[in-house]
Amino acid sequence: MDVKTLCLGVLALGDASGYEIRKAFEDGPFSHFQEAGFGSIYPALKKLTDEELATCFEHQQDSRPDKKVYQITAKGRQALFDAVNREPSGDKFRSDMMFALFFADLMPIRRVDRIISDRIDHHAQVLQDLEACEHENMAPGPAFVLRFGRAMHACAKAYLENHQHELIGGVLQRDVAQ
Amino acid sequence: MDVKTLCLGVLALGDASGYEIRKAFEDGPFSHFQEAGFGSIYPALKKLTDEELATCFEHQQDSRPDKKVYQITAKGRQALFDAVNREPSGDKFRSDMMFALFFADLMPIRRVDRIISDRIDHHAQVLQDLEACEHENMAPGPAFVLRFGRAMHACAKAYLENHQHELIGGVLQRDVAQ
DNA sequence: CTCGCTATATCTCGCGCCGATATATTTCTT
DNA sequence: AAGAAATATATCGGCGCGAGATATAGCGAG
Repeated sequence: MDVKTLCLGVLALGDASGYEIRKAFEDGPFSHFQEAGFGSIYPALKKLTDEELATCFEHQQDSRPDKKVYQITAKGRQALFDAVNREPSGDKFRSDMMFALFFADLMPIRRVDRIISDRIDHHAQVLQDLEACEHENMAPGPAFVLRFGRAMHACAKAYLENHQHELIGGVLQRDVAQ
Repeated sequence: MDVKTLCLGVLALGDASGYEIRKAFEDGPFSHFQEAGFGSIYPALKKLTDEELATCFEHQQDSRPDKKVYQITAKGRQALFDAVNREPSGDKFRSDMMFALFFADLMPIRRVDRIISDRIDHHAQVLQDLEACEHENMAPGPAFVLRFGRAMHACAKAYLENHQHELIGGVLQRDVAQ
């Protein structure tokens, strides 16, 4: 899914500026399964207007830099429809922490412990945010996706909590053996 | 974690060719939390030898193209140590399927159903592969990471199985309402 | 027996994207 | 009153991904 399509998805929920689109990936409804930074959003928005998949209105009433609000066009909705109905590619998961923990024997035990504890806290925070997002009258799609995120973060948190001691214990044994 | 470091990680487990490094991300011990293709591995290996973090031996005994076997150096082990002891960045999860399912109301119900069923099968397959990987006498790090992968895929599979009907039902209701 | 598929093996190219950075103002916090 | 955070747009360099080129061996189906 390229960033152009991702932006189209955000715009399908309502008009938005580049900054607001960014927030949709930072905090908003897409935050737990897609991401995009300014470096990809602004060029994508440019292409989108060039291809007439979105239009741009400049609102200068703010004292801040002119706010450019983008709106999806009928052609844009069609492009989103086409993208959604293409075969989705596989999920991608990348974890630098898991790579590091694979080599846990190269780390001081205290560090292993701290990294995992920090990550548990992080999952707890995300879980709280996701629960705050949920409300009644959600469409089936967004609700399904939100609850999936909740399930996955809860699972990761539970695994780390239940197995933290095993890793610490295992590495400690190595230290004693040496 | 750049591909250079990822390659160093594979080489730390034993000497390998570019092709074998690829397999470590396709099937091997890193497959469920990192990925890298030839387009990134070969340039990374070149840089690694330039910086003397790895050395290269050419084995021409095969009838196939010369096999270049790479070996990690002491300097390379130090670089891996440094990378592992740097603060890991956050996990990244990207799912085109979840993006599509967010807009489930733009899809025929049959398609929604089929996509989810296919994904359940996929998780089952990965789960089987991961279980086959597990054996006794695993170091604590690799074991922890492998079991994490198992837990996450089992969780995703269970969620999809338990909530598939809700999404189908929800979208059906919409169709009846129209 | 041969056709094609899969596995082994290396490498390039272009496009897309990410993180860092620059810039400027307002509003909230201490 | 100072400073941090939020609002807002934009660029740039480098990394990396997917697709494809190239070549050979082995294996099973027809």
